[in-house]
Amino acid sequence: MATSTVENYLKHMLLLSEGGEELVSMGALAEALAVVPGTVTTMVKALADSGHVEHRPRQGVRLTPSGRRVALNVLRKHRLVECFLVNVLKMDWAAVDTEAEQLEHAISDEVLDRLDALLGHPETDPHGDPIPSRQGKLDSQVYATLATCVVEKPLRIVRITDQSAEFLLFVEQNGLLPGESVRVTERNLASGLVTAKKNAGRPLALSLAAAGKILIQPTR
Amino acid sequence: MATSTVENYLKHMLLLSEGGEELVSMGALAEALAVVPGTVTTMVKALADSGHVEHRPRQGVRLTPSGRRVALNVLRKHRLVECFLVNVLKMDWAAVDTEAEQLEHAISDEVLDRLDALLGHPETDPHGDPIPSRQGKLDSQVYATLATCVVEKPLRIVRITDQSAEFLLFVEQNGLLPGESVRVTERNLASGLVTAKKNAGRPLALSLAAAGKILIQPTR
DNA sequence: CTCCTTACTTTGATTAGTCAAAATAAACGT
DNA sequence: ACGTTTATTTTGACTAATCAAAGTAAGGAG
Repeated sequence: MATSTVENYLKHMLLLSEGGEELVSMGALAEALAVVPGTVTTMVKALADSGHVEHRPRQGVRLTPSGRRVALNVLRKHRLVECFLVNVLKMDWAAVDTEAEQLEHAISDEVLDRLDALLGHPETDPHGDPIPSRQGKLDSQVYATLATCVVEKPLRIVRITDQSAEFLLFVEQNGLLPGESVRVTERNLASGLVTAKKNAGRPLALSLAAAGKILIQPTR
Repeated sequence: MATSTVENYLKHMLLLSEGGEELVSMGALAEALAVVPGTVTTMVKALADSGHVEHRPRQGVRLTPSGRRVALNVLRKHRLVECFLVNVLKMDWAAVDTEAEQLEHAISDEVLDRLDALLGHPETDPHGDPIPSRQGKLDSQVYATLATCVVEKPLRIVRITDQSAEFLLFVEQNGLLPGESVRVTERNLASGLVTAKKNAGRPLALSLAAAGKILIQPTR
């Protein structure tokens, strides 16, 4: 059995390569895991020995099929637990990421399956993040964001890619939850400001950086 | 925050002293935790330094109020999680102890409270073990067992004190679950055999050791 | 009272995961 | 091509938790 440290390394590698097959840099991994780079080098070499990753010294690291399998299972646990916490226990969606961080390493595959059934096999978690299937399929569709979409076209919010409590709180308080309809009324590259408007609401200004974390789909 | 190893040491000390205030022996603790005695001595000294236990060298160890508080909280998590797994996820009651062993260290007090509410504030887990209250009250009533009760009087089973999957499976297959009514028809100290009978059932023979793990209450 | 058994403690070593800081390699600008 | 910056790797040390095995204390049995 992989320790929860190992599970975390693999999970973050998966998140940092988001579907693509590119190498993940040691620095990015260190940042994500909140450890110093030297620690990552050491761990990655151990992970390479156990066959979970392929290490290209001084270039980066990539999951092997076996590492990817473990990572997807952890991610599935994380996101299904988030669903459970929000939908069943009615917890605040801004708090559940931290909780799921712990629980993802403690729940068995048996419990996972039953949780999945209880929740009705959801496809995304409360933030819109896709849940890997039991067979390890992960929806890797690339969405536009409020920072990149066409102006004045009707949109539906599908996903929030920043799990920090502050950002999620901001999103919630301005009604930008997944499923909501909006349109971008203005985008000014020079000032770095995006203005969005809900159907019958007042305009809301947000930075390009913030807008880029809100994934959308054109409403057809 | 206490590590999950520390939580386990404290939890097992609580279980081994079962309500009473007696010293727990190093050997018993080592046995319960599946580590060698030397390891226990080392850990107990560390636990004493952090104020969770009082260590009497060569005699034993006892929880301080602070250690007891932590232990009760862990036990509450363990037993509420068992309730959840059996009542909500419909898991096999013989399997949930192992699962809860992991989860008890991963769930936050916030999740604990919501789980408690979801389950309707149960007083015992599926094996009949009492659940400590949020304030740290633990029902320490002493019950008779099938090995000690009076013969031919009607009884109700209240609790099974052996959480091993084999024993629980045996109990389940013979309908000796908490809540069921039985009576002891015969007890033979010489052969070490107890014969029990459910209302409308055939007599069932079990050893004194097994009978002693089934706690009962006279039906008034 | 002495010996023996048994439980407990000590000592030295090991593993997983980490950090600080020094060493190295690659990339980059001039 | 040269020196500088930046990312990565190495080295040595540390903490938590563990074991094996040697040492020690306490409580009987005779």
